[in-house]
This record gives sequence, structure tokens and C-alpha cells, in this order.
Amino acid sequence: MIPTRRTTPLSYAFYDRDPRKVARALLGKLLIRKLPGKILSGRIVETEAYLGEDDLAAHSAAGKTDRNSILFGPPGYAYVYFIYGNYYCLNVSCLPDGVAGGALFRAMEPVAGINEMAKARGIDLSVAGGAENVALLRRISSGPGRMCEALGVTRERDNGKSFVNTRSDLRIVDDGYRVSHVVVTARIGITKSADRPLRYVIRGNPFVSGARSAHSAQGVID
DNA sequence: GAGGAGATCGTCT
DNA sequence: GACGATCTCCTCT
Repeated sequence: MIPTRRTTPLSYAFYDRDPRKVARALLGKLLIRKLPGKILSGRIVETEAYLGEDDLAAHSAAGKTDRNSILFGPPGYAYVYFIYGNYYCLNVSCLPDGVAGGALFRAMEPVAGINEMAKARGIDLSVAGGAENVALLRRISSGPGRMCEALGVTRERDNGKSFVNTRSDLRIVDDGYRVSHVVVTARIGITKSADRPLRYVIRGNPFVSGARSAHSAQGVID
């Protein structure tokens, strides 16, 4: 599924709105990491919306700190945080400067630079049927921590980076791919405000994360 | 295939 | 000092 169509970078205005709309609209877009001499990319298949100060599960719920200040800044910037001593998670800020909100990238389908991303994850695609083995490909970027590891995203390197600036090495583009059905479920891995339907996944896509809980979670088709 | 628990450390109180 | 927007390994069925 190499993108051959013309791609359009998402604009500042795309992110300058309700995180629920942004999270929903991000599905099907291409997340691109430009590295010297190569490009890594994947199609976004799963996101979550975090609404700001009135959403107890959001990092911004307790107010602005050094850590979460990006969420309170202008839209279209990367908010990267370190979690559980091992993993990074990547968000994009939403809503106007001064209003907290963001969308978390939870899973993507590998599109380009697959071998590099697999290598970064410590996955060997040279085994029998590796490149066509969906179970193996899932392990590359089906989960927030996995995505970041595959794309080499770290807080030191990417926190506060613009998704809109044409010189940024972290971009999101629309290649014309259209999502037919979106399933909306409760968010994963949180305890506060855990029942709010703010997780968005492409229905039937094998690359979404949380397969265990996803089977039992009640989803609403949007 | 499903479920449980440990690893690991930055951030906040 | 406690907790956490996770992942992987291990065990059980």
C-alpha cells in the first residue's frame, strides 16, 4: 500500500478545532517521519481524543505544567511524554492557543520504510513470510509505545515539534484515502473518565491496538 | 487465544 | 513516595 496519489499536508486549521473532530478526521491520514535518505510512514488507524481541563483522563486536567504545556499551546504541535519507565506516546495539540486539548495516536498501518521500522522495534521480517505476515507487521506499530519506537519518536527529539511546518521532519498528510466506517469506543488504559466514547478506530482494520479489549468493547459505528 | 503480572522511571504531590 | 494515555513474557485453558 505505497502512496502513489498526490498528498496534501494538513493545515493549521485542521487541528484548530475540537479534539474529537481532529481524532476522527486523523483516521486514514499518513503519518510521516523524514530521516536522512529515507522516509518512514504509516496510515493512522486508531486515535483517542483528550479534551482538556474538564477531561479527568487528560494530562491537562490538573492544569498547565512544564510537562504538558504543549497541550495548552497553539494547535498542530507534537506533545510527547514518557510513560511506565519504558515508552513514549505521541499526541498532537488541538484547539486555539491557551485552550488545552489533544489527540493521541494509538496505532498505524505500516506503509513505507517498513524494514527500518521493524528493525527499530527489534522485529525480524526476514523470517518466512515476514513482509506479508500481518501478525508480525502488527507488532511494528499497533500501540502508542510501539508507534513511537518504530518512528524513533522521543520527548527529547520531538516534543513541541510542528506537524504543520513544511520543514518539520514529522508530518501528517492526506493522500486521498477515504475511511468508510469508524468505530467509536471507550478509551484504553485509563481509569478516570474511562467510559467516555473518545477512541476512534477504522472498522475491521487489523492494525488497531488492544485486540483483547477491543473484542469485548462495545463500539458504535459512526 | 486469553488473562495476569512485572518491568521501569519521569512527573506530580 | 505513588502513580501511570504500555508492552511483553509467562501461564493456563
